[in-house]
Amino acid sequence: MNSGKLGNRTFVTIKDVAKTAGVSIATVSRILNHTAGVSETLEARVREAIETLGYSTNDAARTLKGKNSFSIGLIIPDIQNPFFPALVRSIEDTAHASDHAVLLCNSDGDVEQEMRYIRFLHGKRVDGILLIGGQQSNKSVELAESLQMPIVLLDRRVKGKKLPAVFLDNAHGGRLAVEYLLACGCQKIAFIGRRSLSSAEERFNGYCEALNDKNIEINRKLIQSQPFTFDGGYKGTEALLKEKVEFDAIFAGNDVMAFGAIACLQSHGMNTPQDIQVVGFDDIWMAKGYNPSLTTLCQPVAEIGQAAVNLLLNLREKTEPKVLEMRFLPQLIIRDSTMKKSKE
Amino acid sequence: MNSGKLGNRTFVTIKDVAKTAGVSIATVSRILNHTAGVSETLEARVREAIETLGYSTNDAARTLKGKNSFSIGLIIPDIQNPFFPALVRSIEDTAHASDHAVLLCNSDGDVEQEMRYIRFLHGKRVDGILLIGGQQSNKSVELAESLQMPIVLLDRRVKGKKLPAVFLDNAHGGRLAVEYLLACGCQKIAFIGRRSLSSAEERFNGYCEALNDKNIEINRKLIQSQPFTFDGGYKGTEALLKEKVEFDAIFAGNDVMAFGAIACLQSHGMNTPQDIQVVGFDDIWMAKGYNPSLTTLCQPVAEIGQAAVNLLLNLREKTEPKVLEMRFLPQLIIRDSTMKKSKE
DNA sequence: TTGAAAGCGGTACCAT
DNA sequence: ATGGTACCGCTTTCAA
Repeated sequence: MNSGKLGNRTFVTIKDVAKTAGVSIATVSRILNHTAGVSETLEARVREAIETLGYSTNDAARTLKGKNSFSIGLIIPDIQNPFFPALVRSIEDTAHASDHAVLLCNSDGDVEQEMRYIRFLHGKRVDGILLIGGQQSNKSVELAESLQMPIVLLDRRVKGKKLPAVFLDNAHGGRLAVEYLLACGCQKIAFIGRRSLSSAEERFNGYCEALNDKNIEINRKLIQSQPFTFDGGYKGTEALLKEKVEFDAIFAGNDVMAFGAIACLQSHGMNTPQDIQVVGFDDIWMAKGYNPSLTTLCQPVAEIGQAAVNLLLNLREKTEPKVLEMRFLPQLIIRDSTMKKSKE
Repeated sequence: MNSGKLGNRTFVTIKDVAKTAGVSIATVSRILNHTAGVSETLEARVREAIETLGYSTNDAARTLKGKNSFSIGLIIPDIQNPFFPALVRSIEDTAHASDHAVLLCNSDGDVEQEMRYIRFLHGKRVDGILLIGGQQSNKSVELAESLQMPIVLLDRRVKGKKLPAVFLDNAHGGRLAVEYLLACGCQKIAFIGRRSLSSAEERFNGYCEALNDKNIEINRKLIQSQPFTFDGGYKGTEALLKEKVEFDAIFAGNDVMAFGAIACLQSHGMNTPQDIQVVGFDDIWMAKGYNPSLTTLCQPVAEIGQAAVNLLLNLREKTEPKVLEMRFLPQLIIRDSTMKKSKE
C-alpha cells in the first residue's frame, strides 16, 4: 500500500483506497466529492478504507486537474504594524472556514516586493489575492490583472483603480474624532498624520470637514506631516511644541502615533487629558491598556476581514466582473485621553 | 497559445513555451531547472519564449511530480498575541528567501485545532511544520509524526517529546531579571505568571534560581498565577495588593502582563519605578513606548525565526533523523520601569 | 451505479 | 545535446 511518494515521505493515494475497497478510483473520487450517486454498500466500504488507510486528498493533484487551489494570497505591508494582526486573524479564520489556506506575504509597502509576491502567488495558482497596498500599488494591481488573478483591495485605495474593495469610512472617522473633541470643549485641534495613503488622507479630510462644518478655520501650523509610527507621533508633537502654536487637542493618524504624542507631552510636563486631549485611530489592543487609556476610533476588523475574503472567493464564481465596494463605519470609543471640560 | 486553464483563467504552460521556441518540453524543463547542459542557442530561444509568453511555472504540477511543495505550515496560537508578529515576520522572510510559501494557521493553543490544521497542511503537502504549541501539543506532534511530516518546535517545549526545536533560554532570562532587580536594591520580588507553558515555567524557574543563589527564601504569597494577558497582570497585582504582602518589585511573565501590573499599581496610587519596580519579558514594540518605558528581556526574534525555518528545511535533506535543539539567549534591556536605589 | 481511460503540467529516464 | 514518453494523483467524460 502507500503507493504515493514525495521526497522520502509516502502517502496513501486514491488508488490504495480503491484497491482496499475493491472499487475503481473513479468511485472513490465520486464519494470524496459527492459528485454522483454511489450505492451505500460501496460508499461504506470506501469510507472504511479511507479511515483505516488514513487517506488524505492530495491538493496538488486536485489543483492540477481542477478549478482552484483552495488557497489565497494575502499581501500586507508588515505584520508587525499593530493594526494588522487582528485583521489577518479574521481573514485567516474566514478563509480556513471554507478550507482555503492563506499565504502571508509582507511587502513593506514596496511595489517591487508586491510584484515579486504576485508572481510567486501566481506560480502557486492561488485563487485570488487580498492586497493591502502601498503608495504605488497601481502597478501591482495591473500585474495581477494581466495575470488574470482575482484581486480585492483592502483598507487602502489604489489611485486610478476601480476594483472590488473593502474599506473603512476613514473620513467619517476623522469627522467623529474632531466633532467629539469640539464637544469636549477643545478649540485648537492639531492633526498629526500624513497624506501618503488613501486611508490617511481621508482621515485628514474628515478632520477638515468637521472643522469647516463649525466654521473653524484650518490652521496650517496645527498640521504636522509625520509617518504613522510612535516616533512620528512623538516628533509631530515636539514640532507643535517648538512652533509655539497654541493647541488643546491632538487628533493622531493612528493609535501608535497617539501613544507617541502622549509620551512626548508627558516628557514635556504636560498631561493628557488635563492639558492636551488626544484621540487616536484603529483601537488596537494597547489602546485600552495605555496610560492613559486612549479615546479612539474602532474599526470593525473582524467584519472587514470576513467581507474581504468572501468577496474574493465569490469573485471567481461570477463571470461578470462586478466591481463591488464595501464600506464599513468606525465607532468612537471614549476613554481617558479625552474629557468633557466644564465651560471656563 | 495559452493552453492551460484553471477555472476561467488561462495559463501559459511549458508546452506553449516549447512550441514557440521550437523545442521539446524536456528541453524547456531542463533550462528551467538547470538540470543538464543545453546549447546556448536553444537556451536563448527558450528564454525569449518564456519572456514573451509570460510563462510561470505551475507549482501544483511540480509538486505532484516532484519532491516538495515549496511551502511550510506555521501553526501558532494567535497572531494577535503581540509577541508573535515579529517572529512570524522573520519566519516569512526566511522562508520566502528560499522560495517557500508560509501557510499561517491560528490554533488558539487548542489541540483539536492544531490537529485539524496538521491534517489540512498534510493535504497541502507542505514540506514541514513549524509549531508553537499549546499545553497538550504532544498529541499534535504525534499526529504529524505519524503523517511523516517534518516538524520543528518553536518557543515552547512539548512534554515528553524530544524533537528538533528552537528555543529561548527562558530560565536564563528569569535569572537575569531577578538578579537585576536585586542589584537595584529590591528585596521582595513578586512573580506574576503561570506554569502552564514550558516557556513560562522556565521563567519561573529562573526566578527561583536567582533567589536561591542569594539565599533568599521564596515567599509563596509573592507568586501569583495568572494568564499571560494585560488583565492577568492587572489582577495578579491586585491580588498582591489585597493580600497585603510587602513587595518592592514585580517580575511579570511577559510584557503585556507587566503593562497590566503597572496600570494596576497606578490606579492604586503607586508609581513605577519609584514605589514598585517592574520587569517584563519579550521586549515587544510597545515596551519602549509605554509609560514608563519597560525594562525587559529581549528575545532575538529574527535569529530564532531564521534558525527555525532553516532547521526545518534542512530536515528533509538529512536521512538520519537528527534531533537538533537550538537555544538562544535573551538580553536584558534596561529602561525606566526599574531604577538603582541608593542604599537607605 | 460503476469502471476505463484521457488528460492536467510538469520531471526525469531512456533513446538517439 | 536533444527529444520522446511514462508517470505523479486526481477529476471527469464516455461506455457499459
